[in-house]
Amino acid sequence: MDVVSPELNSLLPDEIMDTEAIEDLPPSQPGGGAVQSQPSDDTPVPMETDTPAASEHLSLCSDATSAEHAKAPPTSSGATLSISTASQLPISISSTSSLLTLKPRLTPPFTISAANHQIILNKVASAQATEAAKSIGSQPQVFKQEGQKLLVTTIGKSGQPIMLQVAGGKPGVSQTLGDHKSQAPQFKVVTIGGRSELKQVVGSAGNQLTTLQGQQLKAVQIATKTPVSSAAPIKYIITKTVNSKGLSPQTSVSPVITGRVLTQTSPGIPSRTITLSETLNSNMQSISGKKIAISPLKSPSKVTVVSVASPTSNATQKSMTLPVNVALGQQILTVQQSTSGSPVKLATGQNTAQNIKPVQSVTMGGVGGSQFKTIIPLGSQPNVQQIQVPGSRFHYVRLVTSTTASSLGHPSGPSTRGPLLQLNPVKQVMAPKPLTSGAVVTTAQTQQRLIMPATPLPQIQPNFTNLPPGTVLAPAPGGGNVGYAVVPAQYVTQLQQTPFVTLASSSTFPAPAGVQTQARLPLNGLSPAETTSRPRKPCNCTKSQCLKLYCDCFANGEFCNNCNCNNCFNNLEHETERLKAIKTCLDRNPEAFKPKIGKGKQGESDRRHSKGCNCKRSGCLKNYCECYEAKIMCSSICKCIGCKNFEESPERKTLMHLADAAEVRVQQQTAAKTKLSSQISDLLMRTTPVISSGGGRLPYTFVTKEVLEATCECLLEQAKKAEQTHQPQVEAERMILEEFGHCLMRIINSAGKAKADCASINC
DNA sequence: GAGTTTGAAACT
DNA sequence: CAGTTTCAAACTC
Repeated sequence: MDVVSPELNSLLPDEIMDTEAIEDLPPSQPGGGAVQSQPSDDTPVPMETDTPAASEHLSLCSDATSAEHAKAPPTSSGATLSISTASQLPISISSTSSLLTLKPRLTPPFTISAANHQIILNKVASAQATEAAKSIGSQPQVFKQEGQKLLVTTIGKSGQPIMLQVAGGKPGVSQTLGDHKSQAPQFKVVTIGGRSELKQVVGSAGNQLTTLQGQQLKAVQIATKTPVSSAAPIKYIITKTVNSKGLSPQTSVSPVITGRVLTQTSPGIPSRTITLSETLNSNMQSISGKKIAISPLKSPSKVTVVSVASPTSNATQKSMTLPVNVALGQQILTVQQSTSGSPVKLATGQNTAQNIKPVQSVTMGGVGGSQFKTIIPLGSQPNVQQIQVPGSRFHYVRLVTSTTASSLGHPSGPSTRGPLLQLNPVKQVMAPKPLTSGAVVTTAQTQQRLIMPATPLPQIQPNFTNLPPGTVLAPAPGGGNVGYAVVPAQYVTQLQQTPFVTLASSSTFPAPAGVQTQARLPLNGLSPAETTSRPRKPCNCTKSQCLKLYCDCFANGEFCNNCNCNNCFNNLEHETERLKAIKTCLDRNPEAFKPKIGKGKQGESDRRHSKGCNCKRSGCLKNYCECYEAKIMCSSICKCIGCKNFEESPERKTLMHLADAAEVRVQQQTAAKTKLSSQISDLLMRTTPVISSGGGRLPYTFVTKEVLEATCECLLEQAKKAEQTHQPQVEAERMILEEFGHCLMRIINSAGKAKADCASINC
């Protein structure tokens, strides 16, 4: 079973699934005191469906003798890395955006296999790793995570690192993370969104193991293009980095694994492996003697940790220990799924897990470092999983009522949606938490699953980006109560202002200062900044119930808010009708909710109407025309009659000139009035003492040089206005005199007010 | 603010 | 696909 099916990656919007970053990985840099993997060749980076040609093994041991391990027989063309350490600390893998760092704190044998951009944590399958562990005087510690896959996903913009910390059980207890032949535990770190910044490859050049001794920190970056040959049951699949800022390998916190979206390694596919020796961390709360800590330290990004069971593995209770040192602004969703319905337990690092509302959020993205707090309550629909995608104004939510793990273990059943990324019934939601805080993990012991469709959704749209807000799919046949709900980000903000949200937010997790900045897709060709800076007009629908595309709110994928509509159904209270309407619209036009203004063909304007207008009487020079309204010219696909909205159109030029002139006039008048007001106020402030002392100045006393200048500017502006509008001289004079009168009135009123204020003060 | 015009959306 | 109707925004007075 794939940890994350290829369909899942393909399904995710481009904004959050940047697969190019893999290929952007430069060749590794040899030397440098850090472990380096074999520089990748020009071979395209294999994706999930690709098959590497060779394998690369990296072993991280805790002893200098691990150099022998480093000399372990590498695969035909694989590079083997070894990082050893003598400390008995949890396995910590850290990385900046450009550096995958394996902190040498691992004593038990531990294998990380990285294949196809995957770092696979394996039990030490090789004797070298065991020997290396013995050489440091510690018993081999092996994780045993059969039947589980850990998926760590951070979705966001570039530069946000993933902090992954793997802690073993009690010291002296061997744990097996997996086996090359058992398709058991798989850990996948997926960073969605942004570009991978894995550029520097630190590892042993020439397919050699490198032992790092005496170093507090080891840096390893897997060459993504190096062929390998090993199927790794346990995989740390590292995807592109979300954010590289603020993360230093020298930090005392857990190291980080950063990478990019990696593809599932098929059985038999060569893979690079890293063998780690690790010591179990007794400080970690464990279940079944297995602990996994994932710590996105100092990363503004949000990390989703998903443990997905392998269908072929035995079902065992697993535990995940999440570190409490989650940086502010981070959000972690940890979901673990076991096979065959075996329960999964999650434990917080301080045994203070709290049950929270059955809400779960997956945050994708971190635009500009801004963080989203997307824990939202959906009172009417408690089983809501929220995903906020950067660049999209929608929150994709799928509602899942958990039945049995076995049913979820067969996502390819009758459902037409195909494989799903499924989360186990036990959810763990972590809100942003300061590093110094205590327990931060809140566990919702509800039978809920976050399911992300791994395949296109033929019922609605083949792509998330096409999903309209509020989309809910009918439950898959035999799949239980499964559905989708896509909630506009705007509405999430509204929800976050509700008492319910306050309750959820006031739990263990302090809400970030800035709750949320909505990321939106370009709306009608406008940049998000443009769309956000300009408040949406309230609709006035009366007959459409705001459930047809006549309604701009509905068409833009937003709930009506502060509108003037009547009988509005475009809200959560009428979610059923709304979803039905959405489906109807999509049935009629699959791209109904896509922006109408998009990029045109090459050579044409950057922005053009996707369908073109059909104007007949407006000449495409009024806002009736969608092209003109969007401030773009009509294109060849328009079917308008008598179009005057083209580049050389004199009417258009005149119109644009007039519009510009009017805008300039407005700006000038506004500036002049503002200046006059400020000057008057300033004068009043300066003359107040005189008034207070003198006991009464006449208003003309306030006509100072500054006031005169400002008044003259206003009069000149009025004269210009009269001239531009071709007013006759008499009318122009009248306008100027009127303006002069206004100025005088302002002066007099201000003076009188100042005098009155002064008198009141004196009293 | 009421009425008219306009063109997209919806419908047939 | 074309013609018609419905609808809400844009526009005019």
